[in-house]
Amino acid sequence: MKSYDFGAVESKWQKYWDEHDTFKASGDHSKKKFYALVEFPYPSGHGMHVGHIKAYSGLEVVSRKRRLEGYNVLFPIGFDAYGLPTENTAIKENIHPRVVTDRNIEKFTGQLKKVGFSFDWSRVVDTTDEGYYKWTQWIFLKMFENGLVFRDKTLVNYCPSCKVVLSNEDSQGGKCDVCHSDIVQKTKEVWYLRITEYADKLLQGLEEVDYLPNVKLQQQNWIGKSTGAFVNFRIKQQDEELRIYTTRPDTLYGVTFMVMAPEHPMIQKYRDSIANIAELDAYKAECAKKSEFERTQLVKDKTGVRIDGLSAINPITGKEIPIYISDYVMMGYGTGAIMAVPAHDTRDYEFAKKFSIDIIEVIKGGDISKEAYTGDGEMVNSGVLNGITNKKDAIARMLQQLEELGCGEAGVQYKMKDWAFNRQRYWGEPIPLVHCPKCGIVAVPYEELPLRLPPVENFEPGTDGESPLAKIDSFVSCKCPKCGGAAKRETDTMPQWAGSSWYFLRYCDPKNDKEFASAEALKYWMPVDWYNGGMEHVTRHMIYSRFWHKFLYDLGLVPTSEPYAKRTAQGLILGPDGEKMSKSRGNVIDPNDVVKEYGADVLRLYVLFMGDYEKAAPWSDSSVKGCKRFVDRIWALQDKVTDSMSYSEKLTSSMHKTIKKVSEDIEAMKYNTAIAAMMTLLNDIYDAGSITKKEFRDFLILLYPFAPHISEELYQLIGCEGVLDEQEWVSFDESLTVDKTVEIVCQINGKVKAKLNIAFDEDKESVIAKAKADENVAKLMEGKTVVKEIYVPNKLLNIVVR
RNA sequence: GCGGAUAUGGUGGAAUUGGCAGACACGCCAGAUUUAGGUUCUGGUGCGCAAGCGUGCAGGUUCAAGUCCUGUUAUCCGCACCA
Repeated sequence: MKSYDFGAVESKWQKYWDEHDTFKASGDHSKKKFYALVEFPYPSGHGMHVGHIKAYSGLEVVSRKRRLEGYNVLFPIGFDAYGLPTENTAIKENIHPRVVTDRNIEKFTGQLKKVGFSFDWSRVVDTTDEGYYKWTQWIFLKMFENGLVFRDKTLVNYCPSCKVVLSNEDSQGGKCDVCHSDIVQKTKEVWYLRITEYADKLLQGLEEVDYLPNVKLQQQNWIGKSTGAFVNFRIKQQDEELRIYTTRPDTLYGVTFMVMAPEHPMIQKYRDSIANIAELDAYKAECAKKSEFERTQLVKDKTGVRIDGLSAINPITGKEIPIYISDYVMMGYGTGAIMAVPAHDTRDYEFAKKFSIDIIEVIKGGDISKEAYTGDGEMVNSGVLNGITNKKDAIARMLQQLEELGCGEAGVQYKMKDWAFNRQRYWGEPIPLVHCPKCGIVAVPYEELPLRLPPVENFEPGTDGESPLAKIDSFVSCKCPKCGGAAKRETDTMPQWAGSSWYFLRYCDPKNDKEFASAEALKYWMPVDWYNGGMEHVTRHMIYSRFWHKFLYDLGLVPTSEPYAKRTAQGLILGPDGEKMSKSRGNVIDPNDVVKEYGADVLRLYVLFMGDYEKAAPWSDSSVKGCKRFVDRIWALQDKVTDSMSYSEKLTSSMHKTIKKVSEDIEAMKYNTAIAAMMTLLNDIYDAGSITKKEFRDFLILLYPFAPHISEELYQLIGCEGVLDEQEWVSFDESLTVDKTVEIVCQINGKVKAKLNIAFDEDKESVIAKAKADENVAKLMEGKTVVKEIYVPNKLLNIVVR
């Protein structure tokens, strides 16, 4: 036996799979299907990361198993290739982003193939391909047609370094997601997708899908539904009402002031009757200068200005109350104004303390001289609510009161905001809209799609955050599709999230040039049976894509209301130092090095063996060697094979146990214990000294999803027929997974005192007799009374004595 | 601040209807093979000389607790002035 030449064996089988289209999903739609989806990578210039390997290896194992179980498996891959890093490389190296993208895709493809993933390479999608983004634009136009696209002038998150407008999601913590510079607020005309219209559907849809609990929870928090009430407060000096949203209408008797966001339109409307308007304007200007980051850092220190000239009347008590402006109230949530109840809200409490405003207790239970009391309790100082002892009843009673008085009603609010859907960048899908001086915003006709990106010399954005496309006159100037007059094209492009919002649909029918995918293909393949990816995409990408999918569903263009039936997430691979891998720390592991040194099978085994698939785990070079040893020991088994085509007596129960364990663990994503079980079996085989051909064959089938190259090679070497991918997954016999005799534990008062060998399922009396015959046990029972005898079949006997 | 998760040998981690804590692997120790190193093979390896003690910490329930209950600490993740 020669030592294992993994390099030669792995390229041999990779070539075989390529030439035989082994993993091509079948067009035969009568077979049962399985659609496994992994998040397609952004093809960066750095090549693949070990994190990609772990992310794909999970469903890779499941996909290979499913094929052996007789499923028609769709396990596709593609490239989410629009985006800033590519454009930045293009600017830096002065090459076209198309060239950079093609170069990176080629690199990724080579690397993915070297790991031997069983992707269907005939269905690769590239979001920057004309044949693909034509349909991204098409879906966008459908949204436009259905009123889900709108333009609005608002404060946006602007990154001065990247010179782009960012969504809230891309600027979390006041930092740019791409370059980590501080974000500033800027007024701009931007395009929005009305995702909030789908907030409730997105929330309710979660009830019908099988996502990890924390995935669901994060999406729920993101959507952020809250129930409460809208209440209208009359303005004393004007014929006007100030509308507010509150989740605590039960505390209405405790309102001692109101707060508006500095940008609230009412201030502009009545500026002439506000005595201190200059002061308010100054405060507003100061707030606009603060970055999101500063705003959140200064939480404790409340600022604000009282409006001199406007005051409100509490509709329930009739009392006059002052109105302030403060930046702790946001224009973007609720109505941009609140009723403040300092006794029972910590923020209002801080504000009231600072501005010496009255604090009126309406719920008993706390000490409002020290802090706000936000708990439950008996209502006091609250008119009709007095005596009610819990929040729920108090709210119900107050809602009734508000309706009777006609000054408010129950209402619902969402934290989720509409999706800012444009970037001032070159490398993205052009937004297919035209600005016509006569007709306004006009859609590019469907038959003119794709609206191609024009060739450009300079990809740098303009200094004021204008798209590079704005400088291309031949692109900008056009005729209005409606009136034929001179018009200008929209020059912004779509954000990177656009292409990934529907790619799973394109995989079903990737070459179709008549539709984004045929109804027939969609009906067969959708929904995705199992989607795996990173936790970082759970709120943005997943909510966006669910939104697009639900929209298409409402148009009758996709067969299911939810795109993903099941969603799981892998844990990060940390550097050997236990820190997150990053170039600056110098703790990055390159998967190519591992493939070169140990082979693809070892890499695949290790990323799955290193720990719980869903948890983060640090990389360990020496543990990789453990997997290498495992592979080499399997290779050495070829010298221990006997001709028998049945199981040997020695290994029968080991075989059945392992088949059961591996089969079940794969389904539960417990890849680490599945591999451990195969290692245990291998140790048993070494103990037994030999392995039958039948046993070896079945072992190789179990190993195949994890380490397909060596499995195929050995399968051939021991003279089995065909190739592994055409075999059936192995089954087990439950009754053969148990041993004939088992060792059980004998406890006295809960402490282990002896071990007994008994027959499987031996009866209680017989076991107790055996236990009492044990020297040690007999000694300990001498002169004691037996209180209780507890027997857990085949596990344990506990004798309680006194 | 709110929400969620996690805590087990020298290390990564096993163990879910409560039933032998430490599977499997790494590392380490000893031996064999080898000119040596590496590889490979065999045996050992939670702590403690011991009685015993051991799953972040303090209690509790139980014949029996890593697992259930109460409290507490630390770390990580998500959201964050959301009214």
